[in-house]
Amino acid sequence: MLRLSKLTDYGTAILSFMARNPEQSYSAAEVAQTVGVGVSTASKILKMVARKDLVQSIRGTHGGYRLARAPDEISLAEVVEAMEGPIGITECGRRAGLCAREDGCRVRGNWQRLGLAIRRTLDGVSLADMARPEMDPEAVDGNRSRHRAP
Amino acid sequence: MLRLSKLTDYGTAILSFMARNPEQSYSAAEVAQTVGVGVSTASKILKMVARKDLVQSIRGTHGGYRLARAPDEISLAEVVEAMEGPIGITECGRRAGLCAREDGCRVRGNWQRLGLAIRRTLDGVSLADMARPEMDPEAVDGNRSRHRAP
DNA sequence: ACAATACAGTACCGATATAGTCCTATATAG
DNA sequence: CTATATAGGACTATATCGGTACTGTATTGT
Repeated sequence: MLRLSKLTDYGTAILSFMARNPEQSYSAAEVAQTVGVGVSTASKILKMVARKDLVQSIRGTHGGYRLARAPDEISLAEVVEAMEGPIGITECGRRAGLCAREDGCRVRGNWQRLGLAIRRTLDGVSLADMARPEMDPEAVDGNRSRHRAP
Repeated sequence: MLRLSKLTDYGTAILSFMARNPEQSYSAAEVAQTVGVGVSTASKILKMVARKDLVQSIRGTHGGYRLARAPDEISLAEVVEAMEGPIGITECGRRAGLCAREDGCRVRGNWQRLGLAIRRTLDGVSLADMARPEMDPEAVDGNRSRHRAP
C-alpha cells in the first residue's frame, strides 16, 4: 500500500489544524478532541513533533503547543520524518546477501533515487498548503521544490 | 519510514533481474537462488505478479516464468500495485469521525493528490530502467511521466 | 507555599499485518 | 505414467503499530 502509519496521518491532521491559527497554542486535550483521537495519542504525537522542533511546547497551567515556525515554512517531509524517521522506500540496503549472483543489488541505488524524488514531492508541500481546504494543485504537481537534493 | 513491504522489494528485484533477459524463462527456484530468498517466497511473489499479468507462467516440466511484456513497458507502479494493491499514502478515508470539528477531513483530498504524484513518479520508471546498473537520473528526476493523471 | 494544570519521558500491552512455509491440485514434457 | 513446475490456498511465528498508563517536572494562580 505504500502507506504512512496512522500516527503520521494523525500528526499531519493535527499540525494542519494548528496551522490555521499559527499564533494560538492548543493543549493536547483540545487537539485530541478536534482530530478525534484519544488524549494520550494526541499527546504522544505532539511530543514526537516537539522533539523535532516542529512545534514549541509550553508547560504549566495554561500550557500547550504551538507551531514553532510559520506554516509555510514547515514541509510535509519534515512532519513525516519526525514521525517515522528518514524517508526511504526500502530497507534493502542493510542485509547483505541479497542478490547473491550479482556483486551487489543493482536496484538499490535506483530505489534511493526514487526515495529522493518522493522526498522532494513531500518537501514541496507545506502545512499552509495542507491547511487549505483544497490544496493548490501546483504545489504538488510541478517540481518546484524549494530545496534541491544535495 | 514510508516503506514498501519486503515482498515488494523482492518483487522488483526479481522482475528487474528477469528484465535483463526478457525472452528467457526462469523457474521459481532459479529466481530464488539469484535473489537470495526461499523458493516458497519467490514462488509466492511470482504468483502474485502473474495474476496481474506482469509475467507469463508456463506450467509443466520445463515451465517457469517470463516477462509478459517488454521491460520498458512495465512500470514500477504496476509492480507495486500488483504486490500491495492500490497506491495510497493514507487510509484516512474510511473511518468517518476523524476530524470531528470539521465537516470532513480537510487534508484528505490533499493526501490523494500526493498519492497521485508519487504514483506518477513510480509510473515514470520502467523495469528496463531498474535493470540498468545506474538508472538514468532523468527517468526519476524530471516529471516526464508518460501518463498524465486524469 | 501549595495546589492545580499540562507537558516529558518511558514502559507496557493488545491487535494487526507481514514474512515465510507448507500442502494439495493441476498441467506439461518425455 | 512419472517427474517437474506452477496454482491456489491455509497456516504460523514474529514484528510492528496503535493505544494507554504511570511517574516526573515545570509553570501558574491562589
